[in-house]
Amino acid sequence: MTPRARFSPSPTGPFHVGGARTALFNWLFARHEGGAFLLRNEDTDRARSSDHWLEGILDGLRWLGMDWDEEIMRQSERSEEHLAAARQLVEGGQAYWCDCTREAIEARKGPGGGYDGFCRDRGLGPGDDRAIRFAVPREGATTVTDVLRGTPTFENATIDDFVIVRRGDAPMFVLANVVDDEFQRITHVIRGEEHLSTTPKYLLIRRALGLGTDPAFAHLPLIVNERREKLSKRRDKVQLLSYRDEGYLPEALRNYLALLGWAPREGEEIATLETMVEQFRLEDVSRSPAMFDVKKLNHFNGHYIRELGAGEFAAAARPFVEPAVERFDPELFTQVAPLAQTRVDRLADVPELLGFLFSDRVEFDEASWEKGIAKNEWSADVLRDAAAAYVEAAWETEALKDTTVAIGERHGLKLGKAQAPIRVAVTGRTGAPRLCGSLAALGRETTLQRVNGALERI
RNA sequence: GCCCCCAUGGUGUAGCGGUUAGCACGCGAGCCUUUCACGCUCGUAGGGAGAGUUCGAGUCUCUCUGGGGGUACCA
Repeated sequence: MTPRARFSPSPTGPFHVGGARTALFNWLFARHEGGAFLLRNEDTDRARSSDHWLEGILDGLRWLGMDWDEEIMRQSERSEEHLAAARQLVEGGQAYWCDCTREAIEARKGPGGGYDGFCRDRGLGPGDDRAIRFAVPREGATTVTDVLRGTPTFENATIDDFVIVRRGDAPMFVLANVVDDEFQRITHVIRGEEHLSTTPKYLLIRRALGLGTDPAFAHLPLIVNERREKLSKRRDKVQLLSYRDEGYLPEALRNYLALLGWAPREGEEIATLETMVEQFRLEDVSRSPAMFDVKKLNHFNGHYIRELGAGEFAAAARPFVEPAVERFDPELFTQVAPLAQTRVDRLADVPELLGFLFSDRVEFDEASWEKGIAKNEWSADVLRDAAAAYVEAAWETEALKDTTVAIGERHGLKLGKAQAPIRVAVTGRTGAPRLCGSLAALGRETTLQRVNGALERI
């Protein structure tokens, strides 16, 4: 039987990096096994779900390079099937109608307690203000067979009778899950560890429904923050597409995400999609929570940025630079983009680096001004000298270098030192692309303007 | 409270009873260098605690401790 995995997000918010990782592992598994990767839109929470969020999820999947098989299943269109299953359970005495309110339950059991089975034997029929609960066997235990975690076993007595259909004929998550996994003939349920403790409920429903062979489960380790808590949308930066907006490359993010709980068998962490597909095995996935480490992500992104061809890099960076500068010049940008390629980890950092070439004035970074100009009493002399020498100099990188070396020699300075005040005068900062190439790109007129401007500022 | 999961340097991991505990990120130093980067080299730091099994344990068992997840008429 060919394996069939699924990613089943609920479209109730921006696509989450944790969801992306789950999708990726499902996808890698399916592709490695030559199986199917299916998508299911779990929109049973009608109040919170929207197609807008679904679009974001699909966008994110495509961006990361994942494709899917067959048509996307929309869970809300299958409520008839879910309700039929619930009806079957009620008829079989494995589920029952319940009219208890939250308040009534708390009044009986005190706050925080679970459901007490009050309605189990009351023989209630259907009603608009009634829900259907699953009658969990009072005896026995339910064992989950998990590829990663062995056989966690849950005493049935510790599981409360849970709701499978809400008031108003709205099927709940576990029920819909069981019915739809069966319908889609899912063989492998690969999802986050937060679902492990609801899995016995899933299994209990399957048994009660008389379904055949259970799917295999793999509960992936959670992705946590620096405080070791599950990534939360309130505290942590979890929106997948916000990474795209900051200039992370999909191959970098995808590679990094794959490493959260998994490592290629042989050595290299930097791996192509093909390699990952080839090497991915579910049983190699780690069990312990993994922290989302932006520093490492940045390193990966920098690596992939450097792997781009010059033209590719310019094309990728352009959308970040164009809107961020005063007057964008596409030709000039193509010419100078390589100056930035080894200097950034994120494309969104390019404008800060090259902005001086596309602006009418220099924005001085004060720390740079201090270090490059104010601190050294000879700065003014060098700048005056430069202002004179650059009037006559041939305007081309190599010639400019010779000219600048000569300026330094006249003041007893090596190029490395002599260029510092000039760099700050022209770019506003101390760490920047190579000076002479930058001057060549900037042009004689602007260069002179800025050198003189700095002289006035001293 | 109850249930379940997890535990190798700061972080992500390799190891599957015998290794000087490997790799990557980070951090530090050096080299390279037109500053800053990139790149390269070296360094830094580790199996939560305690019992047991064994000739031998990060690897197997148990207890404890710590962390996390779940416990909704959310998914």
